Amino acid sequence: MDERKKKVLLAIVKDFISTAEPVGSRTIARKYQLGVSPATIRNEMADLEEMGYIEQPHTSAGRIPSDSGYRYYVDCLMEKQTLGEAEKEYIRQRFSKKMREIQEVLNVSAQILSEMSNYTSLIMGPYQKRDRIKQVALLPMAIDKALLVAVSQSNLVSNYLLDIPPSLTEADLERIARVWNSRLKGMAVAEIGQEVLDDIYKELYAYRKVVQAILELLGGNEEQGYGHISLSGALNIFNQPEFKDLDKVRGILELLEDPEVIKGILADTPEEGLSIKIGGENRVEGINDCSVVTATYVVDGELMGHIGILGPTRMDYAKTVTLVETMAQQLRRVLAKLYE
Amino acid sequence: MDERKKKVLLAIVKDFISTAEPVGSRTIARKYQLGVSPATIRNEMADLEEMGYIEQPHTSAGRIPSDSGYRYYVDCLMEKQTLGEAEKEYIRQRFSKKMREIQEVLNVSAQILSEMSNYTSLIMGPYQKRDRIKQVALLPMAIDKALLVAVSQSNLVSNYLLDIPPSLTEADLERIARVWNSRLKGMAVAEIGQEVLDDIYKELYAYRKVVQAILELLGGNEEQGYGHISLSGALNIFNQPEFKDLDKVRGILELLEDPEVIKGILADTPEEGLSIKIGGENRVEGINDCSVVTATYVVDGELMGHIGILGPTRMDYAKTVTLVETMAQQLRRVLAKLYE
DNA sequence: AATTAGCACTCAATGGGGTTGAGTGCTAAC
DNA sequence: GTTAGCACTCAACCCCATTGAGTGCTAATT
Repeated sequence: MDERKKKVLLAIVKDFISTAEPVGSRTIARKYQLGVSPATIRNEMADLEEMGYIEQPHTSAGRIPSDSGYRYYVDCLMEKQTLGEAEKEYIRQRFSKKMREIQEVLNVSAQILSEMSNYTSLIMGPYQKRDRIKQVALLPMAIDKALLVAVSQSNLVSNYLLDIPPSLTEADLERIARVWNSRLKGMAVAEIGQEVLDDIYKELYAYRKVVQAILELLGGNEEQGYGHISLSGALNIFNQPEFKDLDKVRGILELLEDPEVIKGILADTPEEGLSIKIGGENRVEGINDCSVVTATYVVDGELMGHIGILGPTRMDYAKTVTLVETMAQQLRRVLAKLYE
Repeated sequence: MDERKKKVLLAIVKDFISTAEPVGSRTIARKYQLGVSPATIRNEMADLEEMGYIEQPHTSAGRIPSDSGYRYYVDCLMEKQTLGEAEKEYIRQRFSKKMREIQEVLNVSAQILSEMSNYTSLIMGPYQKRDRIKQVALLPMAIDKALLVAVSQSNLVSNYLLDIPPSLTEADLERIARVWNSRLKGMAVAEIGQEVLDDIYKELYAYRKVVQAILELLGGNEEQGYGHISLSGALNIFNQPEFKDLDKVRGILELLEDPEVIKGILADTPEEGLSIKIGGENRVEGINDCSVVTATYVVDGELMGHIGILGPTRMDYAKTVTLVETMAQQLRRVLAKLYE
């Protein structure tokens, strides 16, 4: 992979990203000054094709990058980009509105992402198990039902209907909540150790079962463990020329309706930080002609959720990566403030 | 409008609804035994066209019903239909799952509607102002913030962050909630009269402002006054041959993303009961080649929300009407049970 | 040995032209 | 009033020639 091959590949990727048309040797020679003739470029392209970085839709067409071509571009050729002042200002302005709950913050973030990228944005979180619980309350609802209200540090309020023994009085409920709050205030469910739990069980021996039920509800079962999902700009796929086919669009939109799929797309990798999945690298079936750029966001050093942008493999990776990184940072900042 | 014209119009509407192809005189003579020749039918069709009930996409094509054609069909020609036993069973089965909150009921209902109709279903409600409030609680959150938790008769739990004077203690909050509950339990916000309010103000004179704030939050401002929206089967428009155009599909899907639009579609008419809007009869711009069948659902004699089905003007009105009516009834039944 | 000009070749896309077939309106006969 | 007959219309389809962008190969040039 000599220097000139890199330049040719870079030219092909860049050109295809911006035009969506297969790019030919003449175009490269003309638009990107490599100082060589189209014939030479053709030779290079033949090599690149053999190496698997580019491919031809049909014999008499130009070349388009393959998944590995994009991968090489992303790993070795892409120049980092920074947001322009206007764009930064736009984000700042969108975040300037006072937001009380994390949910609102995430929804706005998803909107910003999709608007600025022109692709589809996905945000998942916060992970309940890791979200610190500020306060818990138990309200009597019926003779054998209570309402469990939990306020997390992110000001996310969750409600659960709780089955209780009919013998429990309002005072009992209050007592349970009081003890819970005094022992566990500010702890995430994931952090609750057996020790402190035993302590509570001792104090609330008669209500063991109720405490257990609360713990279970707050911990969330695995199915809903990924928290809420914000999705924005799903209809942006209509902008992409590669999705001018009704069935393709439909396929993607149907996938995006399923939270499990979103979860799969965003949490494909367990690692923290930025991740780029190109085309077939995605494990989720049906988005193999899409790329996904994801990142994680963190509060208090705890992984709180994932954000991501889904677009065609022909996406503007440089810009998208910058956007996702910036937004992950912004989220860290805004959420930290929200958490006081 | 003699008997035979009606028969011809009926044949055209029925045929077009099921085939989506313009229907010609020969087809009618063959498929629908009117005992006359195509030529005669052509004459009748010429009349019907003059009367505005049918139109020709182009000279050498058959006829398709116009909006007024559908209107006449719906008003005068359509035979009422009842659901088959299998379909009833399906609904029963879907509703048999235990559901705790109205939200869940409405979501399931929307799914049933869209699945059985193959169109898009919309459900709006419950109207908070009309939903009776079972219980209210105030939890201290910060020095100048409290969490207002309201449980409605439909078991819908709403949370609001409330600004309070820093001087208020936890005991104060409890007292406010206690007084509120004792006076207003089981009342909808819309029902609260000045008299009982004055009563409360007297008792809680020091906390007037807080009580007022609570009232405002619960009443909801006009913007959010329509409650929650459940939407299902939006992607069903991809099934319709008249929407094989990307831009059309996109247009509709974009509209459906806007809750204000949904509100406009569903609450176009103030009347209760069934309503059918055909094509251009819709006041909402952009759905003028769609028809909407809506109905209202009622709990305790109070209008609680709207349900509706959105499909192409070429929709199966007989079936859709039956579905919407049935679902409105079922909702009444299921919700009444939920409300105990 | 690398580069390039030249050339034959491929193939999607475009557009014209003929054919088909479903459907109509009109007229004259029944 | 109904119908058969007929000329006419027009979208849809297929066929085919043309175009043009692009390639690979080869031989000449540097």
